[in-house]
Amino acid sequence: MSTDQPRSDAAPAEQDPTTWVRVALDVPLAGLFDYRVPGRVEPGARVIVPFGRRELVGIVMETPDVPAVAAEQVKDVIQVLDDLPAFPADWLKLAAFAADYYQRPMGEVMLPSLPGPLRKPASYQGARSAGGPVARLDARAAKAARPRTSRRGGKRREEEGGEDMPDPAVRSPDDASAALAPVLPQLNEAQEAAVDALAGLAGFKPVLLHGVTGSGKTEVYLRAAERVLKQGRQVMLLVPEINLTPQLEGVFRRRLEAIAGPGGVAVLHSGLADGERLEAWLRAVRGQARVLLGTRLSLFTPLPALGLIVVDEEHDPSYKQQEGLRYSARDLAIWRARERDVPIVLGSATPSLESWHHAQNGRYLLLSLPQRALASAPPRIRLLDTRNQRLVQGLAPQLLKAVGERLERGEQSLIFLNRRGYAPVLHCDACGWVSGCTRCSAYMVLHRQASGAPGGAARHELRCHHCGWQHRVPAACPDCGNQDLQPMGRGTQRLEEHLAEVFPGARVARIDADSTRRKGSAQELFARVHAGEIDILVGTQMVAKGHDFQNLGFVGVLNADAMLFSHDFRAPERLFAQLMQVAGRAGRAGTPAEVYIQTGYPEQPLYQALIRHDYAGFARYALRERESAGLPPFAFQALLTAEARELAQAQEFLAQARALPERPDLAGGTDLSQCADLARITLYDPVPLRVVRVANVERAQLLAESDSRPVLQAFLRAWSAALPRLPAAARVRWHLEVDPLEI
DNA sequence: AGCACGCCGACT
DNA sequence: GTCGGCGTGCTC
Repeated sequence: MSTDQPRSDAAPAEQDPTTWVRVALDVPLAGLFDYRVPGRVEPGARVIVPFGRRELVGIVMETPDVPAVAAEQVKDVIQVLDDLPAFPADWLKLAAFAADYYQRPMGEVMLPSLPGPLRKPASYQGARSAGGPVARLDARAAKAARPRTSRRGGKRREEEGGEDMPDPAVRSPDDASAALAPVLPQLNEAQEAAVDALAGLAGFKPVLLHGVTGSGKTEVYLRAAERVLKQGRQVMLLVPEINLTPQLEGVFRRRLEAIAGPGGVAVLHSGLADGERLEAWLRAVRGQARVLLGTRLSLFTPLPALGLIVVDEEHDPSYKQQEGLRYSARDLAIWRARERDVPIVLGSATPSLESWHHAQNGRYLLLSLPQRALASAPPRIRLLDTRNQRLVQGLAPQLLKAVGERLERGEQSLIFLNRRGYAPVLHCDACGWVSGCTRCSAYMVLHRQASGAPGGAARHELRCHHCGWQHRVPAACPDCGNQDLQPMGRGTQRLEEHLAEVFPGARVARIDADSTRRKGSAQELFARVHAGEIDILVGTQMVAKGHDFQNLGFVGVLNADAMLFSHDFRAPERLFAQLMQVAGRAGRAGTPAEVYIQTGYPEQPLYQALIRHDYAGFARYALRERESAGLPPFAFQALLTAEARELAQAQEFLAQARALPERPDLAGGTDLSQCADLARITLYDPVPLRVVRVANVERAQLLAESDSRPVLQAFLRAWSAALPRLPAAARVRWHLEVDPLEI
């Protein structure tokens, strides 16, 4: 973290009893801010400081001898927060690395990673603050622990049931059984080998655990975690989306609380209320929780005794944060493991090509689980060539026939369609009008309203998936007055409707972002599927994650080709992963299931690899393509995106950013050639985004690339420092994303 | 990012 | 006559 040189005319420190502190604040301004404080304050301590007309919580990074600005500009710290010990040095180092790597100020990394109450001055101010949120929580916990001696029976029982302090571990119905030694599942040979290999690791080593769906990766994580817990150390276990994987959470709690004790597993995700999040975070930070299970935001939790990191489904794009600090929790987890000198396990059935590449060239240790742990056969995958057949409502006859057969046999079917709504667009046959969004350069999607009676005359509306705008379906074409407007294409709602018509006796359900909007409704729907109350399930990618369906005999995939020819070079990788995952939902315990994929391009290598269940083959082919095209992991990228009311303003900013290496005068004489090897940097032409306008904001972007990560990093440091000084910068909002996933 | 200041259009 | 639009300037 670079700061300005101290001013030589500042007062000599030895004559002044005050200490200067250099503080990181959550503001989008490069650098740190100096304050005055009586007495000593350690780096890592939190303080409340005045900033402009407001007050902010900040973190002390340094205690310089002399302030970086004139002493009279320096204000006094309002309060030193001592409810927690100062953050440890390794945590500050992690934040410093992330700030430098992703080109954001330190404060923007550290403060948003803390539970809300710890970064709000208001939670420490006022008569009712009672010494801050930590003190309040501790006081309540102490009170909850005491009543056994101080209160009478009846009253006490009620208190315990009413639980002031959320503690899911104590609440767990499995609490009693957790005390008993669980019967461990038998490992197969490959699992045994993987567990042994992990047990043999000492110190930092990234391990890629490649295991097909159902091969028992979870059991390998558990064994490795148990080992580390028995050494008295902590385990950090990252998962993509915890809300969708309650099964996984249950398994981890049961197994690991047997060793870590009740309350020894803390769970963190963005769905928690402030208090719950603070409580779980505190337990982990204090070492009371020995296992931290959570989503990407858990990565930044200080852990005093970290002994192992596991990143499950490491290929999942949700490890990448898409706003604010655009970090990859998986990549930072690897850095953190190296810094703490502990092993890290990356698990996936379809690893990211980056991780696979590292495993192939030996930087990561590759462990494979080639077979399903349970004796069931993998699903049989077939391609349905749609080129020379008549589709009815987008469905091939063989697919419908397969669903019908499963229905007769009492087995469930899943139809996967990654497009929600009723139809992607409404269209006028007479004049060619289509339902465009007035605020976005995108179509408005036809949706059946939630209130629409099932089976009856459902009401529809138009919704923009980009800006959220919605309005009624026009009674007639706005351009020509034609009253017969037609839905074009189909989404999950229309598919659900059609399947219910074709199979009148079948119980059809739909799982997508619309049908699961209400809290807990996803759980409910999944439970109904598990209970056998559903015959045909229609779903988007939501159904692909985590849930195993025991009685699922058939999976049909529609519209996969849309992703095959996407503009994004990572689309095939994501498609392969998604299709493997969807196929893996089927027939995990019983008879071999069948998977039909409708495609107009059955000869595509991606599909050919898929029917062979051949991830390695797909990866080999995909990596060859990446290498010949000079794409990641053979190149390193950063993406500069600009937004403005007019596209031209965004383009102008990007044009100036692109010209900066040859035109140091544009940003007041920043000579980038001094900072980086410009010959190894490629700046591409600025291009409008595929959906240019969203909510009346127009966007364009510029790709920066290098064959060397350090060269790119050096360039980005100088470039991002100069960008705010470009003449066009005042008229746009912009952000720089390092290692972008989507281009 | 906030938050304030500052200078021009449609409304109680 | 004011409320309020968003340009632009600053924050140790």
